[in-house]
Amino acid sequence: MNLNDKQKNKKNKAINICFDKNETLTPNRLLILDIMLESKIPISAYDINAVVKNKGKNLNISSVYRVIEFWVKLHVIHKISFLNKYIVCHDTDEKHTHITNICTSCLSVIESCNKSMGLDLEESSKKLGVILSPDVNIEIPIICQKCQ
Amino acid sequence: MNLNDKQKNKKNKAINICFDKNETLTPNRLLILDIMLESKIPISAYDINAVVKNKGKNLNISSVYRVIEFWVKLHVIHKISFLNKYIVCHDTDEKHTHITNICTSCLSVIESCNKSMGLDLEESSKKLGVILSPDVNIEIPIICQKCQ
DNA sequence: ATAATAATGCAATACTATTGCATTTAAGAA
DNA sequence: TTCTTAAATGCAATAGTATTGCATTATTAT
Repeated sequence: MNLNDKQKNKKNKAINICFDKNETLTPNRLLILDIMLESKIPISAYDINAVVKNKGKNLNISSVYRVIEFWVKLHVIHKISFLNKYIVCHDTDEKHTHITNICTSCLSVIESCNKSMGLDLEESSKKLGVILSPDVNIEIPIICQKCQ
Repeated sequence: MNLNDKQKNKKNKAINICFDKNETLTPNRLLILDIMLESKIPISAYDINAVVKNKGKNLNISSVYRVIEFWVKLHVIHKISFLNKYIVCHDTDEKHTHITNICTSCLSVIESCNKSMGLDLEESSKKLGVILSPDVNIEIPIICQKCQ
């Protein structure tokens, strides 16, 4: 399976981030990034491992988790906690809070950022006297247009 | 440990909801509700089970999960997915989307609702062409005042 | 009292994730 | 290049979270 332009773009950005931060781009890290880019919906660590196996390679599950951890630290992928699955971040350039809308029916993902959506979490947090955790990713379970 | 007025109020509301919906209020369901009311921070199913044991009773973990499921269906408790823990809903009267702010440092919880916080998730979802999933509870990891 | 329904017990199992230590690989210095 | 060191990965055990199917018990309605 080949990556389309958008996916290639994400991949290049991820690679750049890696170099910028002087992190090592290992074959496993690239392999798992590719697998995640190929998946249109959030994917679990064990699912990733199954795909790796399909591709003729074997990884220990701990290695999969460590690679995930690596990309999460670089903000290239997010965990979707309510699904225990992971996705490639739609735009690693964006510095602000990420809001991930996940269709609970088909699991398709629409990422949005607070500014463009009329949501200002920083502002509303301030009203509460709290601040957002660093690098938060807010998950909003939705029903997408197709599934309504 | 006794419940304070606020906790008693929540308990009474939960009991009323139960009667209103013709659901059975069993000893286990009351016991676990009490335990959750006593906990100031989100608590896991296995933690609940440990407290049950401390109180001299034994429950199978599947029963704990079924009781949790029961209260979740009645909107009395929420799951905090990113912690794999559960909390009693701060106000079961509120019909709108719940927003739960959880301090990632001390796990204290501040619930807010979109209207009062200047957040309008329904509105911003509409802009995206999607609708919110029924009974959503949005989790916002924050740093509370004390922990800043 | 009896039948039907709901709740719980039980124990196996599945799924998700982490850990400590050994081994291999990669990167930088001599 | 070779040596040294640090980082990545392998391995396998283990911890934590959650569900399932079926048996038993408790409730509810007739």
